[in-house]
Amino acid sequence: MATQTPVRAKGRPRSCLADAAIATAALELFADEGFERFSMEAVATRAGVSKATVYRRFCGRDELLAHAMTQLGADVPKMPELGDFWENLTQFLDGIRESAPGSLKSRIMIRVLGEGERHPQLQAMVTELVIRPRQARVRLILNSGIQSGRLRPDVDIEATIALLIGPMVWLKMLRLTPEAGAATTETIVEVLRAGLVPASHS
Amino acid sequence: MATQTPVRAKGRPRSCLADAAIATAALELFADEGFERFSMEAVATRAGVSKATVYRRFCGRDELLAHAMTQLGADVPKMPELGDFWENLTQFLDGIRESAPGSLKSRIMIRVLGEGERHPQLQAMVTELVIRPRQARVRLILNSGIQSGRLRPDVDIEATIALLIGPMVWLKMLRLTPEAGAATTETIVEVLRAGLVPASHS
DNA sequence: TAATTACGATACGTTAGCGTTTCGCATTAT
DNA sequence: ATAATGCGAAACGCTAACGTATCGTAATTA
Repeated sequence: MATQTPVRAKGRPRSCLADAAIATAALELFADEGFERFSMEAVATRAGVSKATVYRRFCGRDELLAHAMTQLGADVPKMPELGDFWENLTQFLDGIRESAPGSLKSRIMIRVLGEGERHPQLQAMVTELVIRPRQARVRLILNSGIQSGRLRPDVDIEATIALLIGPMVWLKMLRLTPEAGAATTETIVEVLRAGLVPASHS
Repeated sequence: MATQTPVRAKGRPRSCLADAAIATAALELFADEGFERFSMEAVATRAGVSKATVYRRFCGRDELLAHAMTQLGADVPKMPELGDFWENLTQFLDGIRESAPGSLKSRIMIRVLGEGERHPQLQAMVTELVIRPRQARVRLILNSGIQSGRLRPDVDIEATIALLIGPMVWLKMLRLTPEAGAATTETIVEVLRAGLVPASHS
């Protein structure tokens, strides 16, 4: 190997600012406008670069979209591991519920779900990058809860995962009517923890 | 009043077959193709009628779409009222989870949610017609459960609603990976009923 | 029968977005 | 300096869909 950068192109190097601008513009555009309005031209305009700059990097919209989606998997909510089991669970779920109800990732997820039947490989990619890691993380947390005796060992894991993630997704969608999504993550975990049957029946 | 039909047009009456064909075509098209591809022309083609026939009934795509959405609220899952409280609840939730995971209403709901920020009045309409009636129905069921003593009277109603509806929506979305949505409605209700804490801690 | 309206088919001009290409200038290696 | 590549700007032709209008035929009332 002759140089530190094995293959160093001769001409003017590509602007890494343009790289970043295109990547973020692609994600935001898809979240804001949806699959249909996602086009090379729209991405270029939003990124503040020329169309030629985009086409030099990606052959077409599918390639660009796929590249943008790979940036979604980065930040899986981390596992706290210290503190009470229930606190950890609540904290993790809050991480899924995430910032504003209309966060970038949330909006992208909804778009993908809507377009899923028409573009199964896009859906598969997002499933693999976003949904699966979070499912696995919940599974880990639940298993640790069982081992530490905080959780019923005979509980149905898959059903519990649905009971934990489902409401988060649902409440995220209920940005519709603000007062309807008033239920906090804490109260949800608390209800699920104690169950629905009266204490006298236990 | 002169006649039984107060205003009887003179010429050829409008075909009620065309009415129905347009209405169903509009719903299916929106579910299949999404908001962007929803157009007067596409609806006419799918309905098997000419564009003129559609334009004679609706001024534009917004009017047509709004009319189509009003047909969604019709069949709220009925309240069984006979049988065990938990059986009723399970049955009702199965009704929400609904037939095939890709039912017409499900797909429309996802589309609306995705396009919600861009078209808030469409979202508001569907919220009013589909979501709210089901929320209210769950509320009724839960209150009846409290009155009959099957349900903890101090339970947080809003959190419980999220815990019931959320997983149904979530599992509906998990048509992605068939094995992942294996959790049945029964097991979900069972877990929620008994709670997550070990019996020894209750 | 005459008048009136609905229907299917089709054609029209307009608009918007697409992917592509070209141009002059900027930036880098040799 | 020279060659090579990236960049923004702009123009290209193409396609698809839009809303509208026209036509002959069908159905209904007066």
